[in-house]
Amino acid sequence: MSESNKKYHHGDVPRALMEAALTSIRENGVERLSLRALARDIGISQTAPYRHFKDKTHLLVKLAAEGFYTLAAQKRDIRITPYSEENLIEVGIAYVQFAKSHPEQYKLMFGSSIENRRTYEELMNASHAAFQCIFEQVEEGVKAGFLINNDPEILAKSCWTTVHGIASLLIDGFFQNVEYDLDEFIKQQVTFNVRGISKNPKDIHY
Amino acid sequence: MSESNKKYHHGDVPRALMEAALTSIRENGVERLSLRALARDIGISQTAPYRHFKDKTHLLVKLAAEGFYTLAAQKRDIRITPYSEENLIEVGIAYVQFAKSHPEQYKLMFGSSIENRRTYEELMNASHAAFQCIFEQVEEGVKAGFLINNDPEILAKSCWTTVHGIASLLIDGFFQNVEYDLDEFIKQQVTFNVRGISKNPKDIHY
DNA sequence: TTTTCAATGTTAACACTGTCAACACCAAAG
DNA sequence: CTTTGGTGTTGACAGTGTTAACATTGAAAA
Repeated sequence: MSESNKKYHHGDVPRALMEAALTSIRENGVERLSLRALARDIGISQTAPYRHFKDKTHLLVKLAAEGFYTLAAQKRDIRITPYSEENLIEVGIAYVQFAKSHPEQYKLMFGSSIENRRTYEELMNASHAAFQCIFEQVEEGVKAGFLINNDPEILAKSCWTTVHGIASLLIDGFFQNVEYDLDEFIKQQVTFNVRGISKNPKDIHY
Repeated sequence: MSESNKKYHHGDVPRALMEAALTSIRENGVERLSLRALARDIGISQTAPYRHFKDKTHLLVKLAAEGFYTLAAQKRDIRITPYSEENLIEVGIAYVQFAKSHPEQYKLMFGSSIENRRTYEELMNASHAAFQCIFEQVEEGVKAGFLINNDPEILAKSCWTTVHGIASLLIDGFFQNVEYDLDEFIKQQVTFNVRGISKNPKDIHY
């Protein structure tokens, strides 16, 4: 099987579509993504994608799921156990950094481009995986007595809402005209959150 | 001026469009909103809307701005000053409740249906107004020595990211399969946040 | 009162989109 | 060799946002 572009059967259409889609949303945003344009880009007919994806949404679902997995992987690079406040903060920052550097994919993962996201098992599993590593870390923190003695699920969701809130407001441009350093700002925000669920919150003086 | 429907000049096309749009997004979501369909609904030609709105986005901007103002108004119903922890929590809860009861409009206000939202002055003013009443309250809290002695802007943004995080994860269905009471959950989350920025955080035992 | 003219409305058209049905081709299994 | 299922294609349909050209109206200007 040579590298000929002209052969009838394209090499790997699904992969090519996914990659073209990724660059497309990176450059033009999720809203502008067009299946037909994608097909044109990779040199297949406008309806060929339907041999590999039931419809546009199913392609988006795949992309979003991939996003969740790379997000999870990125967070896993940080030491999770044993618990330390610094590590929890690091994970939170890593989360926001991911969103910052993949804004359009992040929008895809959370925004409403995908209707009825809950009906896509694959997607739910992926997002669960991304949530899982926050959860594990928080669970550690509770066991070790650093965090409030509460349901770890609820505490983990507190972390998640915080970083997600930061991420999406950041992406939507609500922190654009800030005069302070953005990374420092992010760190502070995450720190507030950790403080809020810590058993013995340290004093903060800036 | 009688109530005749058949007269050439429709009564108040902008208003009619806005209202039709609101019910449409409530029922079918922002993504499905169609200008042409709206026009049909209120009985004007498919291009008539362009006499009143430059394009679809400008209609969305108006709707979003309105949303920010009603959100602000709703929050203002709660006593803001003098500062008390309970009131700050109440405002946070009110915020999330607004999102909960106007999910599609909330998506419109924050999601990426509106491209380059920062270029619409009207929208920025409106969102600023909604942010303002959190800010004022937090400022009070700092002055009165209840909250961390930090830039009120940053503390207020901590509150905002929290409630926004809760709201959008809630809307996107990420808290759907929770076994605990949702309102209680929301209150806890907001409470964590307030605790995180309080000078002397109370112990929490559930 | 008559005229004028900007605001408001209309139709027709363009260039897109997602998606389906019908047909064409090719590689490998029987 | 034949069949068959996966893959690709063309053509079409219904829908979209938007513009250009034209029509109607009502109220201010003459």
